Amino acid sequence: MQIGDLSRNAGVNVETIRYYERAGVLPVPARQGNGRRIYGEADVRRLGFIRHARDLGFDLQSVRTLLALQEQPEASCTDASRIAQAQLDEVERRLAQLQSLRAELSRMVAECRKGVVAECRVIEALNTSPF
Amino acid sequence: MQIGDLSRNAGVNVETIRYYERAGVLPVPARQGNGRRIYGEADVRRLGFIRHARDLGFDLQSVRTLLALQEQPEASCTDASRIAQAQLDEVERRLAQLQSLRAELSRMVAECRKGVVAECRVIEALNTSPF
DNA sequence: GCTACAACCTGTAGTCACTACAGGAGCAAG
DNA sequence: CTTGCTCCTGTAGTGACTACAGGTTGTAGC
Repeated sequence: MQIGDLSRNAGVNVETIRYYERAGVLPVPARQGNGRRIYGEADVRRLGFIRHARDLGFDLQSVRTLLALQEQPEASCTDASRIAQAQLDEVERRLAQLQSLRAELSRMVAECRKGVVAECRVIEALNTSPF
Repeated sequence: MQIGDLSRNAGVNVETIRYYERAGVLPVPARQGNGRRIYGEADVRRLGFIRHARDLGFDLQSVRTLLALQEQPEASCTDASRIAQAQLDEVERRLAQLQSLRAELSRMVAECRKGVVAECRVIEALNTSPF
């Protein structure tokens, strides 16, 4: 499998695959005689793992740790659990923040009478300290 | 007022103030004889406006537009309203996404029995396609 | 006047996770 | 043999900052 096939199979951009190699989350692959990268099924699975973790908001450092853990099936999964819990905490923090943003934004939009800027609640709200 | 005072009054990093000047969201200030920037109360208010908008998730391009609008009190505020509505849509999109992330993460964490990696639901969940 | 030391200046580079491009090589089909 | 696709490396760009290096200026204490 060359990089284009891996890209299609895993649904990940070719440039991103090369980036992941540089970033050390994908192993350096073997090369064909012409210098082209060769991949196997394991790489498709690994990319799936990476994309799923990234979609859940884990950064590449966490992905590296999770991948390393995955390769030690007999190790304790305390680390994996801790990383996931930290991510969950972060997601809940962002959720709370976004909910208050939504409240403020929808108030701003609802109160705008589409008149002139001088009376616009959107602009006025931005001029008001959030504290 | 020099840049350090503005920084303290507005609660914005000195480096960020200079960055905002380069980015064109803060006007180029007058200088003292020694080359230091001079600011006034209007700059404190403008920085407050910028920070509030940034905290609501508006990008600097939107902030530039909102600031330009703010300075034309007799213009129609349709643009301001449209920008705020777009931002509200974006916030709701991100909220929905984060809520499904939270669901998946909390399932992962809840099902982890803190045993070995081979049986870890966190790792297993990441190995499972989200589709 | 001398010596610290803080605050300021400019300009550049680093961050994160990609994305995009330039400029070139290799390969297959028509 | 030409067209067009895929691949290669290396570099630069994105957004919104943040962090430095290396220099000047201002102020306070002695």
